[in-house]
Amino acid sequence: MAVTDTAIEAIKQMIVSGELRPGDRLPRENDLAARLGLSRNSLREAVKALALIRVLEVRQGDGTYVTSLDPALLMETMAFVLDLQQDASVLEFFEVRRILEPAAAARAALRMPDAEVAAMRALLDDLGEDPSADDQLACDVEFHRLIAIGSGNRTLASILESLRQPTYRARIWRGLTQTGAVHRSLAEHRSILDAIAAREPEVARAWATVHIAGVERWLNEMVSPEPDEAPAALRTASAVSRRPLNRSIRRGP
Amino acid sequence: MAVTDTAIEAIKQMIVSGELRPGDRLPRENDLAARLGLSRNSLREAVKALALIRVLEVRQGDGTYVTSLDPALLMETMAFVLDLQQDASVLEFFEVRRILEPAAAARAALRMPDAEVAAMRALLDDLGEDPSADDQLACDVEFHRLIAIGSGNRTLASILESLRQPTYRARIWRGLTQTGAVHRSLAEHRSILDAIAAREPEVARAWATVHIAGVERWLNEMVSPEPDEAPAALRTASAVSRRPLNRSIRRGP
DNA sequence: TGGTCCGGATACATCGGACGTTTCGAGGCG
DNA sequence: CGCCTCGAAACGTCCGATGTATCCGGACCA
Repeated sequence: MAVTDTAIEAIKQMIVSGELRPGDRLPRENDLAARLGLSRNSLREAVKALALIRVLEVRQGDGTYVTSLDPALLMETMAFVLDLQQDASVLEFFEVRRILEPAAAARAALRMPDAEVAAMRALLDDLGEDPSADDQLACDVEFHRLIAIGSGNRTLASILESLRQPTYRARIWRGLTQTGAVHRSLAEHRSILDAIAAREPEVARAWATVHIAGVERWLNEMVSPEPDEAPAALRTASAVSRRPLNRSIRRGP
Repeated sequence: MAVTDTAIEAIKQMIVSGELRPGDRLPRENDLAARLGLSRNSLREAVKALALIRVLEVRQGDGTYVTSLDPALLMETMAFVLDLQQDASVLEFFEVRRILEPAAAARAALRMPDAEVAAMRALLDDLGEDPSADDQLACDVEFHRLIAIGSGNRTLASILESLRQPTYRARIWRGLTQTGAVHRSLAEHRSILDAIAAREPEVARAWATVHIAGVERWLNEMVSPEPDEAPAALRTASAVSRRPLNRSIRRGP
């Protein structure tokens, strides 16, 4: 195995074995390189790779640290990876979403605190009567995100977050707004939230299923009938603004 | 943004924009570094990071290529990331599995080819009467993997594959074998397969739910009653043998 | 003609060192 | 006591050189 790969594995093992714990600082690049028996350049490649997948966090002028290793944090890597998917995969993602979103909604009905439910209600109310497409999109993203978090399972929330991103990409959303499907979508949001507020997991699950299936069906109709034109409508990759994968992770106050 | 991060983003954009397609070869390190306006060292850090998450594949003496970008391939990254999770997360993973495995089984009942069903039957039969613990484990892994693939959704299969790994790690499996739970587990496998063979998605879903819930409940009992001892039983991280993340990906014949 | 072997060209792998930039904290100063 | 300055520490970037694996074309032989 190549020297750099050895270093990646070695650092991983230092974490798995408990020698390095979340938040711990790694030895200086020079020292660690010497300890692992390789050059600083090669070690830096390993560190950079682990930083990309959020296992390490590098702070210039300070040092290199092990991140919290929180499932949500590490799952961000998935978002990066999913960004690169061909559009044909979007249907696959949607199918998985159709499995997970209803399950998340059902769990949220059981576990989401009342305060959170009220906050979500406010989120929907704040949108007003005739919101802009951008506002609708932002609200939709936030709505699904909060429900996923409300499930009480960070891993589930992170996976859903990752799968959702490609959906909002491209002209999918624009197509939805144009066909007026978004308006119905917002009504369904209220129904889902009502079910959660009423602590009715099965009702929440049903509405969530209806909600996702609606978009999925629209997507299928876009792809199937006009195989020459529709796929092009999904090709653009101007991702909705989101944090860059390499954003800095600052320490808390 | 740092130079290396710029390079990562630039390469990603080259792929997203279609300038680089799966299987394409990147320019030489020297040329690409010049084009992006950075040193070869810095570029190599970017390439190494993208290689770790399976977006690029580097072949010494040959060149650097864009991988197939197959969902299954990219999702392998998740396995690497999940390896680093604390044991407390295992319960979260299990909950997601409890959602996805039954869904996969139900879809397999609708989509898995008859030949595949027969192959799975052979897999179970080959195990014999009194198999060793290792054989049981291998069979269990393969069984769930084939069902996930049988769902016809590579993304779903990959996510399940990733979530399954931590489960087989540590002494979880040993604990199961000792309590005799494995024997019941094998019987449940047959029930799931029977339902798939009968093309009964709801029955398959039900058996899969029972199957996963059984292990999950056992796990909960391990963790809850004896908070001092049980967690230690989950701590070891001797992963079941699997391909290293950095394995070489050779071209086909 | 066809197959094998060999060597050069190519491209990645690794190294060592040098210098820039950022951060942090110890002291000095008001 | 609080603010400011400055230097040490640590990462960021670059350069040039050498090692190593791969590929390919030409020479050689049956």
